[in-house]
Amino acid sequence: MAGNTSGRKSTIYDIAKATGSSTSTVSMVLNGTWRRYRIKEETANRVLESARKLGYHVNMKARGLRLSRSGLAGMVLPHYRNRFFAGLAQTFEDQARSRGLCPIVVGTQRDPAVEASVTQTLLSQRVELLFIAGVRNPAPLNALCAAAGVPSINVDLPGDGAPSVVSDNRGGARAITDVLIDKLIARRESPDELILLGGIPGEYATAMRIAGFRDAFEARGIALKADAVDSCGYNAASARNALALRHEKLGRLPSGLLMNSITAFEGFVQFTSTLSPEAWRSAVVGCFDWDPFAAHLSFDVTMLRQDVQTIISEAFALADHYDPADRSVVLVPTGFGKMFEEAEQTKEFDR
Amino acid sequence: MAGNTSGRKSTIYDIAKATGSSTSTVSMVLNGTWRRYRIKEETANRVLESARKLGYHVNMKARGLRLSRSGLAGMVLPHYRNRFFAGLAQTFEDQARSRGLCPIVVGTQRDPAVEASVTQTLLSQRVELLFIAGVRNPAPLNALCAAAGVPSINVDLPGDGAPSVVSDNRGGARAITDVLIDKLIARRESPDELILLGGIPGEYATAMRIAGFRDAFEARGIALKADAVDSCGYNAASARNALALRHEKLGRLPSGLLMNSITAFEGFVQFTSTLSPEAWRSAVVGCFDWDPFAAHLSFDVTMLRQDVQTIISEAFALADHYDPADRSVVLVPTGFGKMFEEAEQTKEFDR
DNA sequence: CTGTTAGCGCCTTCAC
DNA sequence: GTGAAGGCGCTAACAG
Repeated sequence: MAGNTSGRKSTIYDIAKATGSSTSTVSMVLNGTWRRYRIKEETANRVLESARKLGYHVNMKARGLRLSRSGLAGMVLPHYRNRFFAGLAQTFEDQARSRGLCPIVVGTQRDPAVEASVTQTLLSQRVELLFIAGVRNPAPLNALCAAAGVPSINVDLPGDGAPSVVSDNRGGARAITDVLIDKLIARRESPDELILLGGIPGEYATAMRIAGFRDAFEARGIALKADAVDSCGYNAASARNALALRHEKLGRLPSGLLMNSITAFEGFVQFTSTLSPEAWRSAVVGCFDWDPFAAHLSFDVTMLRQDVQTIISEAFALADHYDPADRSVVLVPTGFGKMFEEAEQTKEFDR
Repeated sequence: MAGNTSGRKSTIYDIAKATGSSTSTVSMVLNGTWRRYRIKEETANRVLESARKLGYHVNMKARGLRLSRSGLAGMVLPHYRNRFFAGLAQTFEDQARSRGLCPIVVGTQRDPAVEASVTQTLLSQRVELLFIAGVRNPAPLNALCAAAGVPSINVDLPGDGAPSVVSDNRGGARAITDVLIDKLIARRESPDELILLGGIPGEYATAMRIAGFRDAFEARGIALKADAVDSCGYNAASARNALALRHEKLGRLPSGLLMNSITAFEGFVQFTSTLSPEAWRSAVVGCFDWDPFAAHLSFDVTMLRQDVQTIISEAFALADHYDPADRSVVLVPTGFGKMFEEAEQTKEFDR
């Protein structure tokens, strides 16, 4: 097997000794800048060959120390449990790699203490930029980065300590509400029975989505019922309970439902699975976010999908022209169903 | 706001100058080892205060260079799109952090070229250990790590270049097949109509699962039909097509199905959603892997769940007592349904 | 109790 | 064309 047997990693000194050249020659060759220094091709080849044989890898710690560039790009996000965050992570990795950076993404479980300590760690590793995704109050993290002179960008949830790029929740809500209202009308059902379920009062995404929901009704001059919006929380259990209450009061499922998150939608599925198929197949359902299983349920379900590609591109663009004083918020449009599916391609071996 | 205004990160020299002490004093204080060196508490406080004011963070690059310890733990995995890999990533991060390491996990999309280059990058960053998950042929990656003197552990898919920890696919298949056969018998249906759908002939996990599937039948003395096992591939489309063929030939759905992956199960859901509920509600279904939506579908579905906690713990244990010559394979038992759910807890704000 | 110093591995400038 | 030398920020002896 190739490689040194000593267990110690090989350095440019080892290569220099092995090839009888000097460390600077080795360095130049390994960096591809040797042509500029008119180093003999033969020498270069000898060095390259030796490096391969010794199983040499640049020590980014040393290079980074010297060049004060770590080659690391960081991203913190709550978790990988839904397609949106999984897609963000994936896209971030791809784009970071294509820029020659090593992506390093960390899940924080939405724990502010973890968020802070992870940020510190990433800063210690000297990441060259940091994307902060899905953090409710990113300001302290932005401050940390600012103090270290590292560009930080807020993603998905805006903050006032750095520029942000977020999905156009309001526009998306407006669009999906329009679709659902049209469907209800086509079925000769009353649009004002449509309810928006899930989310947290006062929370940014919820507020935006409620606004978009209202926009759609206002544009048609339809009055919203008092209980049309129920911000019962994001998680499955709360949505399930809220739905059970509605079901009991109404004696049946509402004819139209817009679920405020994939987890709320989970609660919806959990509840309806206790009902008979006839009882729920007729409901018109919409959901913020997308999931492959949910998309194929036997409902008439419309799913809003976020454009992770554009979100990440915009974030990198912001980082490129980083201005510490910039507080702009970039809005990225959403789409329906299978849009933005490129990233979902599966290989033959994927399971 | 705290922090230097120069944009340059502050160093221990800055602190030393600011506090009128020497770099070693600062270093000791910052490392918490100052008590041992009997440094005056007052001095220590002065240093700490100054560090805070200057927005100082250790430069792990420099410390790593000096100590030849990077504080980085690496993991490569195919993607985050299913709960198993997402759970592996999450658990890895948690355990790495609790060991004082900075987790750095990278998705490779199952592309061998990406796998290799990512490994090189991680090695360059001087990760202290590398977990290689879901890689079909980890041998080259193991070789790379070995050459660099970095412990590597294969996870999920074993390899002969390093120790491995994998789920007990055969035992799990045996157990879930038993459950399904019992259910069929309880419904007075013939167990030999149970089929195993999905996977790739010759691939490790598929082979193990087929063996377990056979074990269950053999133990009961039931003969397996010739077409009981259909390794039609892992992805949703192939499973959907294979199922459509069966459906056409049989004139109905098979009474029992064991899907070889969550993606194959996706194909199953896609196909059955085109059928009437009566046509599929009676089927007895099983699946390797778990998903929150799939778990609440209106099927009688039994899902096998992998124990990511134990898998990662075992992998760390292997890394702790790393022996380059070790080629052992640790088998981790699987469980059903909601087992191992601790990691799935969602917070109020989770969406 | 605290300061001085010698590298960790690499890159770059400047002589030769 | 190539070698020597300095220094990136930090730590651990070793002197005081």
